[in-house]
Amino acid sequence: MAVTGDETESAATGDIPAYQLRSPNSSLAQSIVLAESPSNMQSPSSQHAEEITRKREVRLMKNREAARECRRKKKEYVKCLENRVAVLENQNKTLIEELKSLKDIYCHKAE
DNA sequence: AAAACTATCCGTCACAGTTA
DNA sequence: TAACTGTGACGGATAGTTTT
Repeated sequence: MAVTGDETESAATGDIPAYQLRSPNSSLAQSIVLAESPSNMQSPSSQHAEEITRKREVRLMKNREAARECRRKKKEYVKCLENRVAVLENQNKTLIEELKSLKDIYCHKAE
């Protein structure tokens, strides 16, 4: 398993952008509730936290879409390769047949 | 019928590569 | 060089299939 470095450790060292950090309660519903609460009567620090949460949600949403698109493209690519394999197999079969009949013709001439 | 196995899909994370 | 994007890897959920 190559992936899965310790997130908490990296976070402590500041390697990860703030919006990628896991919030204590990272469920989507909770985040949306947070994002929708009025911001004008909040302390600067909670506004900042809210901004981080919002950025994280945006990032997750974009990445979700990106992953879908990436998988769609990959499937298409595999389908193309499979089609190409089928075409080449047919060509190969045809060429083998052609070679066989040319050999036949050549053998009969040689007699 | 239920448990065990397999295949497929999805969301997320981490990271390399790209862009402004 | 910070922000963004594309993608491999992982783990959970669900559905379908096989085994007991």
